[in-house]
Amino acid sequence: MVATALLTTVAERRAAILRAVKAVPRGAIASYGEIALRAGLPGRARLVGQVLRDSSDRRLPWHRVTGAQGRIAFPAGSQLFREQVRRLTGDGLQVERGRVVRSHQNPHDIDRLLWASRD
DNA sequence: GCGGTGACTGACA
DNA sequence: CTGTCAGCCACCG
Repeated sequence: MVATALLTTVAERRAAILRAVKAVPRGAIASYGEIALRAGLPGRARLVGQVLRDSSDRRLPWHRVTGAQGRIAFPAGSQLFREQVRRLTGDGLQVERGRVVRSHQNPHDIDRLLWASRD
């Protein structure tokens, strides 16, 4: 039996990651590391980035995935950077200096940074 | 097998 | 705030 108890194959890991990304609701964001954690792959943040880069799924809300501090991972001004900002804005989020900021009402939540759904 | 390269991250200086 | 570094893992030459 090739299968093992945990996520072993590339396909399984990828599926788990994509699943986690799709689970992020509109108006919320999650860091690469958070997604990895949700996918059952703690510490595999870079893997998340790779999967997203390789994925061509238009349905994927990849724009809701940011750096651990709410930072957009692309070079400021780049095509993808602007694309992500546009989408996040469309989700009702506020982006300043390449970083997602909370609504003016709860400025303190910035410390938490991640508003990914939990449960 | 080895070393470089990231859509990463937390710790430090 | 910026920059460096050590972990991290899949992929590529």
